[in-house]
Amino acid sequence: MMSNLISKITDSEVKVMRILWEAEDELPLADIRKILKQRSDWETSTIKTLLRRLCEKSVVLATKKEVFYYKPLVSEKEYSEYTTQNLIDRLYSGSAKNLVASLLGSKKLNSNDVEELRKLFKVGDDIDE
Amino acid sequence: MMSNLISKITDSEVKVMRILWEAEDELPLADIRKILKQRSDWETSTIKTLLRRLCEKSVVLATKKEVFYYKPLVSEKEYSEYTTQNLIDRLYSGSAKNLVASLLGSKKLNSNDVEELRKLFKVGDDIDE
DNA sequence: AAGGAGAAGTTACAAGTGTAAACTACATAT
DNA sequence: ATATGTAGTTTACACTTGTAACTTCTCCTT
Repeated sequence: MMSNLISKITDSEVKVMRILWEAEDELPLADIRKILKQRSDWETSTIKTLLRRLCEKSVVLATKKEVFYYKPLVSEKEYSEYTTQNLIDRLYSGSAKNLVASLLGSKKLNSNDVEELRKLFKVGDDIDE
Repeated sequence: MMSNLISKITDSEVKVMRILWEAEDELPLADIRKILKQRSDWETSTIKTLLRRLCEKSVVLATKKEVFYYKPLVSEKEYSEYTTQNLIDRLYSGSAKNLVASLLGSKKLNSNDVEELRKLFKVGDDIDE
């Protein structure tokens, strides 16, 4: 669910989403601006344009109080999982296993990783069986 | 190496790259056109535009013979690995282990996958140590 | 010779994206 | 009452991407 919307979040827009994801609660423009000023050199108008587009795409909700408050309608987890599945479909024939095998092949997982994951695998197995 | 170039290959362009990746040798437009006609409803001019852009980005080389022959300068493996690393950097704090852990969490790896990967892990370990 | 087909090169054009200014309205400080 | 700052709204503008037509040249066919 939400899939079609998620896919349309652009790179610049993701930077704004990160702020919203990090916050426990909805944020007013002023706060977003303050945080973003440290991570980018965007003008305020740019930030407002991005928020507007995110609202148009229905991935952020703006609620009017004394001032508008912005809240994500798509969680970081949903976004990450959707994007990852998308990569798996496009580059690994839809198989997560293929992806992991490739990570092993290209040494992006080292012995320590493997050891830790092995434990996780065990837990996964327990639940599955 | 090539990183900056790879990142700029667009979705439509990738479809053309796939043809070139599948071929063992460089291909003339006619062949590319023939294969692509079965997978898309692109006009010939569209295919030519995409090939031109790929050449401009230096990810494809066109060699003049009786007619131009096209050859990829970036392999599918390079492309997949670059794109995957990019995802890992953007969504998993640069840690492939995080990505795999997330796949486990979202049940995108099942018991069978785990079993097969466990064997691969073993091989990886043997090489590493 | 005339006409058609495909190759190469040039131009087009709408939608999306990154980035931002301009304008309007209101509140707060002087 | 006036100037300044900030929120909200509208408009801009270049670049990229998806998709394709138009033009020119050459070769092959009738």
